[in-house]
Amino acid sequence: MTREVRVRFAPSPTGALHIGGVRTALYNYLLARQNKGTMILRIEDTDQTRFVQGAEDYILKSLEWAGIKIDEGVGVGGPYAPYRQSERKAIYQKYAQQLLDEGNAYYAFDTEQELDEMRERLKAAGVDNQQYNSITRLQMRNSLTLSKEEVDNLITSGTPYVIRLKVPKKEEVRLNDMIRGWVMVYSSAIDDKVLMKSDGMPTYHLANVVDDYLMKISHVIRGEEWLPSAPLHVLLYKFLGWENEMPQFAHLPLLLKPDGNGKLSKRAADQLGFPIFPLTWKDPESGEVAAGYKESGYLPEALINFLAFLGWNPGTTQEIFSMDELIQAFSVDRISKAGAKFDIQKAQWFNQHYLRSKPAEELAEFLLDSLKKENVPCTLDKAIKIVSVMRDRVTFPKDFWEQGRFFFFAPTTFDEGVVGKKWNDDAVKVLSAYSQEISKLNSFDAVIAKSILEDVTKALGIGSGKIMQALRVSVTGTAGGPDLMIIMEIIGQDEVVKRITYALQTLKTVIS
RNA sequence: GGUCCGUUCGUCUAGGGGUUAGGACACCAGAUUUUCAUUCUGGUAACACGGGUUCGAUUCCCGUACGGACUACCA
Repeated sequence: MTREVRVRFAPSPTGALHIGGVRTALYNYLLARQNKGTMILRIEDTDQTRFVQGAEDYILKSLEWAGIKIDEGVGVGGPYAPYRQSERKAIYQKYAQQLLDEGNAYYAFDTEQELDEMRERLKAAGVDNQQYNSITRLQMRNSLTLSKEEVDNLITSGTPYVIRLKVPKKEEVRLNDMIRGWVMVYSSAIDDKVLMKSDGMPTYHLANVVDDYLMKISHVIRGEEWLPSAPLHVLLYKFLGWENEMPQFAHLPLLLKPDGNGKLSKRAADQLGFPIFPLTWKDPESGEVAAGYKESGYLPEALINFLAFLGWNPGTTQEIFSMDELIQAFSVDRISKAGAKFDIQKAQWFNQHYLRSKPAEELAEFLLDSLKKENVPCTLDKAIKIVSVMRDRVTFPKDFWEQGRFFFFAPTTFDEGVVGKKWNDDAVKVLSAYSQEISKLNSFDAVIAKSILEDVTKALGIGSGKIMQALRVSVTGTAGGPDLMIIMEIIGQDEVVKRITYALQTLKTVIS
């Protein structure tokens, strides 16, 4: 039986979407598109205490920026609406009731304090696992130990209660993960998880299983952190009678910190100076602002390509993939098992690649954007010229401006290394003569600039190579950059003369 | 502690019973470039360990070590 591919990305609106979440969404999306299936966005907001204003909108915007399109779900609607779990309360209650009726779940009235005491007691007795399970539940206050009357009384009197899953004592629970193969766990290792909280909301486990079933999800692709609870979910499918409709599971390897070990965290990213969120995020509580990939100058296609390769590869030597190519090439079998350390240098390499391959007109817009912020006027024509000569030396859009300031402003300081080494009598002689010659010209461009320089150096008997660096530093203030003659052409005749003259005056004192 | 998952260059990874263990990023060197960058060429660098199975294991099996995830009325 081949069933229609329906996958979901199901984040919680508890803050900004983590970069690992973007990769999870991406893999889901790739599988959906490849199989002409459906990509669903479901918001798992069953924990009302952790709800963060604006988080849902942030998730939507992030996915949109990344080029991950949602076919169905929050923001677009669909046949299985609502797609926000907080709006599906009654549905979960119905299935919880079914589990209760069939003896697979029970009411529990234990207070937090009683739970703590139980764990303390077990710990003191040397029990390894202090969990609420087939053994300990017999000592707790629940519908298994209390009489029917007591239970009814407690409920009607408004005593808070939860509904717990009645996990069988000893049973093998198996699951065939698409990435890891068969995983087997004894039910004795699973505790009687809370299914419905005392506020009437379901926990992740119940809501997830119910929704995946009702929304006809075919593949559950999610992070490895869910692997330990997957057997519990299998148990739920079984108890609910949905074993045959159970989706296929694929638990993705985790994204790890670049240095040391452990899950990639915001803290680690902050320390190493790279973003962890797709877009800039301002925490509504603390007001703290965290940088995003977009605002840091990463192109979405570069981020996507980079992320796709963190835990997956096509098995060929091709590394550059557009979204469409990824859709073609993707396969769950080629997802690796081990966690992947996050290497921002590789991300930068992708960014550089994608940036460079854009047409000059598009790159010019980046420059113009920066200039607008600085209130520096510039024509589109000039911007195109500048980005054309700069394109091979930039990694981020902002580099055009940051490394190309001299196209707009005369240098106020001069690279000390160059001045120390190359600013000498010969250089001064050539530059004085050269600026004079240029000032006499009627027309000026790179070719003319070059031939005049050749004439001047020849006349003075000084090799042009010896003074090039001095000329460069006088015009740009820097030691490196694109072809100097073209820079001078863009800057223009008058400005070049002015800059050389200024450098000559300012740096006079260097030669003693 | 318990349960589960994992382990090939510094990093992402390919590979698979006999290979010069391949590629990419990073790094280093050379060439090109008036400079920096680009580009090109080359280089350093890996099968965690111990036992099996086998003529032969990095590859299969079992242990060990190490790492990670989970262990809430969070997801």
